[in-house]
Amino acid sequence: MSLRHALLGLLVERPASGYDLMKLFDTSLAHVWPATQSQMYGELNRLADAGLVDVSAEGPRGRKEYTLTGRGRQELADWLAAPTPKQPRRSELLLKLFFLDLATGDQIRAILEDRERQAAAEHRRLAALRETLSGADGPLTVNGRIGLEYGLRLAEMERDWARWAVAQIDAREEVTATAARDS
Amino acid sequence: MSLRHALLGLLVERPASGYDLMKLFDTSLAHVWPATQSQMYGELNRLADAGLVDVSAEGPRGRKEYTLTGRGRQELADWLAAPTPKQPRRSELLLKLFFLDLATGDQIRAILEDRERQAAAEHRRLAALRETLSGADGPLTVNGRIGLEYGLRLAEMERDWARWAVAQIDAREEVTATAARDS
DNA sequence: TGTCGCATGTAAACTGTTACATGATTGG
DNA sequence: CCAATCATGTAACAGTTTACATGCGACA
Repeated sequence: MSLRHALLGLLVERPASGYDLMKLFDTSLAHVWPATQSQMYGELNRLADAGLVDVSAEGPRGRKEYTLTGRGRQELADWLAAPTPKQPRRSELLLKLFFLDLATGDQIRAILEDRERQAAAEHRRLAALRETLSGADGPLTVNGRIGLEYGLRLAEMERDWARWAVAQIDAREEVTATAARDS
Repeated sequence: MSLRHALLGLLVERPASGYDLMKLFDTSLAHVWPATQSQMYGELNRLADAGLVDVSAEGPRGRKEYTLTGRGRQELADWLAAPTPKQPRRSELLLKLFFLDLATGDQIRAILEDRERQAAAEHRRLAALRETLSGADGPLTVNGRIGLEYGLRLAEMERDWARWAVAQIDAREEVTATAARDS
């Protein structure tokens, strides 16, 4: 139930409305914990019911501003201190690759090269982001850089792995072709 | 809806019962697409309703053996050929790290070192598995190795990243301590 | 006056997890 | 005959996605 903690975390800085939080998400947390609008409004109401946030103000258009309560702050601290359970990773890519002898070499190459492209693009995107941040300073940037570095290393690893895998497929195909020729 | 495709994929080799598939999962696919017993029995019934598998035999203890149909095979081929959508990755670890200025240095170190240990253990586990497989041959092993390599590289990357991140935290803390002493 | 952005919500469908329930068969 | 294994299922709950629904306020 980490959406809850993501929202509490964002409210530490300053009070905000659901709409504000939604936009904050899109420009910050979306990469590590995507969430939809529906989900957030629902969770904020549950958070208010549970007393972890207060509706501190109501503005025009039914705007409700939420403020973190002491109990909310405590909940957040507890969550940070608790061990992080390793979550199961489901990967449709690896699942497909598991059945890769059902596909043609070209199909497999297409799958892998697609991932290589995606990973390379992601790497470029994050590298650019790092440049943008390199000027700014302060604690938030240090934190941000650690997450960013994870993304960069992951993208790099996926890119290299996909290249390596394509080479493996090519090599296997060459062996098969040679065997066929010699028979 | 990839559990469906995982089951179809396993049925390519040979007909099997839900129970068989469950055990096959545990020893093969569980790492890339975990699923529970509940889920599998439900999905198999849905698969049969949809005509993608047939109940080809009924054995003792209510055992039902499922066989892939032509339509099932087609569905699997379509899935393999379709582009793999990049799935959003939620990472509780990175979410915590995003709020890392709310925690003490020791807490952060604990989080990161925990991950480092997990990643290192995973790496050792997979390296041992690779040794086991290195004797065997055949198409399945080649496929398996590609997925395995992904896991190895990921574990390695996470281990190194966690070490790097701890060093970053240490460095930051040293700066803070020095500043405090000098003030 | 119309459109864009602000602002919140509900409902349905799907996926996944946990726990419980039940019983047959095999092998020692 | 007892335990382990085979074998299938249901129910409740939690989390996510998609689509729909509604209306105010600012500004050109």
